Amino acid sequence: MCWLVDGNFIYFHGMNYWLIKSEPFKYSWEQFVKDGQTFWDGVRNYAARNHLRTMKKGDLVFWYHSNEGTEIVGIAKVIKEAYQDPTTTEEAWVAVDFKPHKKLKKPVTLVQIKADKRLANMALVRLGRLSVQPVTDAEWAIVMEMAGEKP
DNA sequence: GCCAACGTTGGC
DNA sequence: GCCAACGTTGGC
Repeated sequence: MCWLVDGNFIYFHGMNYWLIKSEPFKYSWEQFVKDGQTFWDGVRNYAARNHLRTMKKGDLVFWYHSNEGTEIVGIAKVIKEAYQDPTTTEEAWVAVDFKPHKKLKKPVTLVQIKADKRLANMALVRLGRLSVQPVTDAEWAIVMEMAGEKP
């Protein structure tokens, strides 16, 4: 999120960035592309849930393969904001819908991310177990650069 | 398959 | 409200 202050004007700019983890052997990027869209459900962790709730339509989300691959492979886009998780009747939990936005030219590995001092504070490094996490504008730009993507 | 990190649960 | 025990995630 970014608030721009310009003279007498304060206006809201742009979108939030996120990262979600998917175990490719359960649900891979390739399968996601094949499906055309997916709903992200089954999250049972409050921190992750709070991030899902904050997501807005149009936000971009790094798709990270955990366990196997351990790399960011693509970008998803939020197409439906948080709603009751259909896999439970407990009201605490939500689901969010994504569609594939684009595959990264070059996947960015966890090893590369850990090796870059500028990314030392990234949640992916600091909070290893968090499955839905925010990505700052700066972190997003650095990862995109590593992926060989134009800003 | 091991284990560190961390979230959750439950006894007190 | 503390903290030990336990379960889960995820890197290696």
